[in-house]
Amino acid sequence: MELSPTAHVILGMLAWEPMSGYDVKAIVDQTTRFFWAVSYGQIYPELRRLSEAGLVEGEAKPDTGRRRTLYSLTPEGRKTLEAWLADEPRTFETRDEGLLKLFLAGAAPQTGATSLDAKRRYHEEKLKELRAIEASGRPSGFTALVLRFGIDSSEWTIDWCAREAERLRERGGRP
Amino acid sequence: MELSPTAHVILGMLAWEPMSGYDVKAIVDQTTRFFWAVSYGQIYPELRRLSEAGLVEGEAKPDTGRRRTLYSLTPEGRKTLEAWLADEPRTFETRDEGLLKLFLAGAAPQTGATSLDAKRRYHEEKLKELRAIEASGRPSGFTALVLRFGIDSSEWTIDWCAREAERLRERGGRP
DNA sequence: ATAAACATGTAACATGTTACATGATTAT
DNA sequence: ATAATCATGTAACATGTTACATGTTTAT
Repeated sequence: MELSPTAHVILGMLAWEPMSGYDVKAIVDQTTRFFWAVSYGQIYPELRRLSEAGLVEGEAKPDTGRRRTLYSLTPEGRKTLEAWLADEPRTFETRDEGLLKLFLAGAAPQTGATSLDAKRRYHEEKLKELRAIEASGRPSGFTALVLRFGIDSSEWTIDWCAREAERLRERGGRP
Repeated sequence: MELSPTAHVILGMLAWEPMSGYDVKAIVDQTTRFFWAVSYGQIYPELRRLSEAGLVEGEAKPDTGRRRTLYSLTPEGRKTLEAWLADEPRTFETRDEGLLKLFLAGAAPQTGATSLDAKRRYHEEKLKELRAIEASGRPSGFTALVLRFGIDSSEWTIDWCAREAERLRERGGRP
């Protein structure tokens, strides 16, 4: 059975500590969503599949009155996770509509600089969010390193966009 | 009718000059695929839809014996393209399995540095391709600017990965 | 009271990839 | 000859999002 990277996100988080599907989603939204988003529509069916495959184990653990299933990694699940970690990454994809508009800006040259501005602003917003996560003081170890990548690369991108937008405007908007 | 960014890729390239679906695919594979990939399975159905919507016009133009349809932008299509260019970009998505492995490396710490290495090598390969495109001398204007972004950001990423992999190894592989 | 957060789940939809089928022309 | 390229197209599959349904508990 071939497991998607998304399945491994779940295994990886369960390796930290047992948690519910709801918990996985909350962590994803604070962390991996910047480079690997996951929705409820994937998490719950995937937990069921992983459970049927014996890689995770669910235990009903109603904290209070509401129902709640805590999942944890089985030894099989841990082996699977470790093998995936040691394996070459396969997927690297980007969908950047701002870059696309810049690329096609020849049909309306004055939009080039504004697309660059929009891209810069987007990364400024993202940077703000990442700094807030950093300031919360929670990340450490590898998760902090990846957060560093997010912050450093956002800063680099903001600078690049600002610089090139300025150069573009100096030339009257034409590259 | 809501048009996807992928539909606008087609409009944008037809704004340069009339071309076939095959031509669009060839250009995408040399250029936008790094930030917006498009497959035949999207191009041909999309050309039909755009044609039915009156945004493009196809003309049978068998160059030689083989059948070939040259599409060109209608005035409606050009207006649509320009409106899209002036509008705020909406989509920015990344799927980076290497970063994901680094993020989850705590379960097998020695894999952290090798995931960083793999990410660096991936961007080195990409950089080589981008430099080859640049050396071909074809890109100019906005397309050259976007190519510059690809080259500059790849170089930055390669440096970041190399630096952090080294720092990681200095500490025995633990961040 | 009631809004927000906790918690699980599914169905409809949108998007995109891969592999295949078909056939002509050009380069080796 | 035959491989590569030109050229169009579709069907099956994979992946992922959104909106909705349902119900509990905690905070205001």
